[in-house]
Amino acid sequence: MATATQRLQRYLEDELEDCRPEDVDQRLDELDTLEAVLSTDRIEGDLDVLTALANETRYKLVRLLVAADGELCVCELNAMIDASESAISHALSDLTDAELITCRKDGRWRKYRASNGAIAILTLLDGVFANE
Amino acid sequence: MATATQRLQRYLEDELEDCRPEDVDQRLDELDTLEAVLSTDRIEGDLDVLTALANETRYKLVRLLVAADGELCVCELNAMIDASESAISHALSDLTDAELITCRKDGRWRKYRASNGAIAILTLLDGVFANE
DNA sequence: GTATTAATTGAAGAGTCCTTCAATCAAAGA
DNA sequence: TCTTTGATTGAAGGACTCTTCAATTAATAC
Repeated sequence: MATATQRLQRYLEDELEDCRPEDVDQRLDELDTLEAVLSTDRIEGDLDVLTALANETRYKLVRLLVAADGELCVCELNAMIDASESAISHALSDLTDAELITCRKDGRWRKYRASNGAIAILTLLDGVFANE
Repeated sequence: MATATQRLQRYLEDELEDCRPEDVDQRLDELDTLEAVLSTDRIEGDLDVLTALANETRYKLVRLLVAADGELCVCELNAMIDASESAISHALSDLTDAELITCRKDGRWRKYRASNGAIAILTLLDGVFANE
């Protein structure tokens, strides 16, 4: 099997018409620049947010809190989502870690609210993937 | 243990000052309306997209294709991402299923491109969660 | 035709994740 | 203080996911 680099070299020679060695070098430089996009630590944060939302229970919790446009008590969320108290509590904890929701204590009740980031993402998903 | 409904009832009576039975009923109606948000099948589509992006290999592929602002050959992606040919191919397949990228055959090369939805989501993530 | 090459596919094991169960914490009331 | 209640937490097992390996497909070259 050819190595990835050899294959890439062949591809570039194949692709660049009237191909000079400099052309290949230039494209390799471009790919280096592109690869730099992956080096930021923003990736980790994005993956945390995406992973937190990529679960039915957690997604539904955020969806409800966004739709509520304000605080909801855990007992209200429990009444609307078909999952155990414990499962919902774990889910709320994960979402809080990902900064998609915030928590406020009020006596013996706990009230959650969607963060601006959560609102933005769900709104975008509604808009972009509405016709599928 | 109290049932979820009993707890909710107590919460509403506790929460609504000067509470009349009608007030509780009204809030229960509001929650019913809210719960309807979860009944759409948009949820399934959103979860597909989120699940597809919630993986390092797949996220990086999309990130590169968005940054490239055009087509990239599989061999170019292989050169930039530290994963096996097979792993990348599986990842590209999953992303295509989720409509986050599209594929075009060109001789024996295959070229992928980010969809508008993918561009929108990554752009949003950049903007909303930039300062974390 | 056969060989080579770019890339995909299916199966399987290792690893991860999610729910459940039990125990616990924290606030309010008796 | 002791009890009740709302909610969280940790451990554990079953379900799911991701990568790898081997085989295969599709296109070009010989």
